[in-house]
Amino acid sequence: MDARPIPLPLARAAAPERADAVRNRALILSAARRLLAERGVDGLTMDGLAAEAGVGKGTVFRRFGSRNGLMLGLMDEIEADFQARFIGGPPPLGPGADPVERLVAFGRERMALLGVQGDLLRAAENSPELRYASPPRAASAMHVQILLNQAGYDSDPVVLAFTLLASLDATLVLHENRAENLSLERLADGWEDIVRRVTAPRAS
Amino acid sequence: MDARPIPLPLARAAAPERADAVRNRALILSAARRLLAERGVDGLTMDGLAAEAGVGKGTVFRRFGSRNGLMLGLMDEIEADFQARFIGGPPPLGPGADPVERLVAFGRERMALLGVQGDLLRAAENSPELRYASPPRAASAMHVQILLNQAGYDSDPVVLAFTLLASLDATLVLHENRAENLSLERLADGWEDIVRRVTAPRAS
DNA sequence: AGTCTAACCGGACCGTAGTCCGTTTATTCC
DNA sequence: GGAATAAACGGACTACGGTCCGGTTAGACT
Repeated sequence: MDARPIPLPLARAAAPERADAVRNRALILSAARRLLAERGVDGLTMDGLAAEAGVGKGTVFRRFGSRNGLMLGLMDEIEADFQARFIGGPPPLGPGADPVERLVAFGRERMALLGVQGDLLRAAENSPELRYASPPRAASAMHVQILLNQAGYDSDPVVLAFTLLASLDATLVLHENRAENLSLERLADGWEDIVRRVTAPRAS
Repeated sequence: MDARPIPLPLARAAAPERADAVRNRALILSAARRLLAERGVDGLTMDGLAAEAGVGKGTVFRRFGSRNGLMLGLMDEIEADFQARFIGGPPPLGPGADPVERLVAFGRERMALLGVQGDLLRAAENSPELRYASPPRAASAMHVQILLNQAGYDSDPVVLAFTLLASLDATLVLHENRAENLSLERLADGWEDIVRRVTAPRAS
């Protein structure tokens, strides 16, 4: 099988950007963080952002493509940190622990992250198109698939990984938590239960 | 108190509507179906719809609340049919079969439905708010919870039902199917595998 | 039938996401 | 340093979802 290392997203590398482009990206991101802090996710408009950053609206769209793209840009740091933790951090999230324990930890940590950064993560997930196509998501999917394999799950890790990740969607978790009044602890316990059952040796 | 009925789909109950309101609702729905057929989901704009139906834009919004509400209205018939089948139709989807078999059939049938009506169902799911609040979804969640209970699942049926339903989201399934090239059969097999594992008697 | 009232209607209006294209500027090559 | 060029810039413009409110009409009551 393909044991190649995970195709690290984060790929900021390649494309040589002009100095002004780099500067404006930074200006826009910091302006966005400022606006988010003081006006909330819904209070962030692309016009307002352009004004706050002191650039033209076209520049904002050139750099980030869309409002969702911007949100993904804002999440980049958060996701990169999370990714670093499950790829190379300390166990049980990082390598060294039993794969099932790592899966359990993965879900628990994700829930905890959603508890803190949920609104932003949800805002970044809203576009149906970009939702499943983002590099952090691909990395998570790959990670979960690998752990499932290591745990001896022998049916269809690709499909199961999608299902498991779907239960960690920011939109879903926030709905369960806020509208259905399910605590994050309960959701995390549910995750653990599912993971253990699914990876348990077959009875038959 | 404003007791005005927010036009929730399926709410066919109480509220006596004026004859003109009823007529316009029908006009709008049929115009919407016409436009969907000839221009696709994205080609359906609220202005265009109002024009096609021969009513004012305000009327469209008064009747359906939002673009998503309209989509839910369009789906109403489809969902009601599906619901009737899993509540009272022939087994294995309907009552009479083993609960696990019914769960398996539920997922398979849903996948099949998505294969046919996927675009419309996805359009109706797009609003983060309405997404999980719609009556058809609540009915599905309840149904799955009950079946899980009957199958002897003793941990947390509420949470597990959310997870399982999440894997049947139109947006997710269409992505898996189209962007990831996973056939609906494979997804359905994955569903079956997960359901069987999760409801299997505990090993320990 | 006539009157009254609440509900309904319609389209002008608003805010926002996203596009377009003429202008400006960083970078490269002499 | 200066010219050439490709990229970046910016703000006017468009399209769409959603709101608002003055005018209209269905239905009830007499």
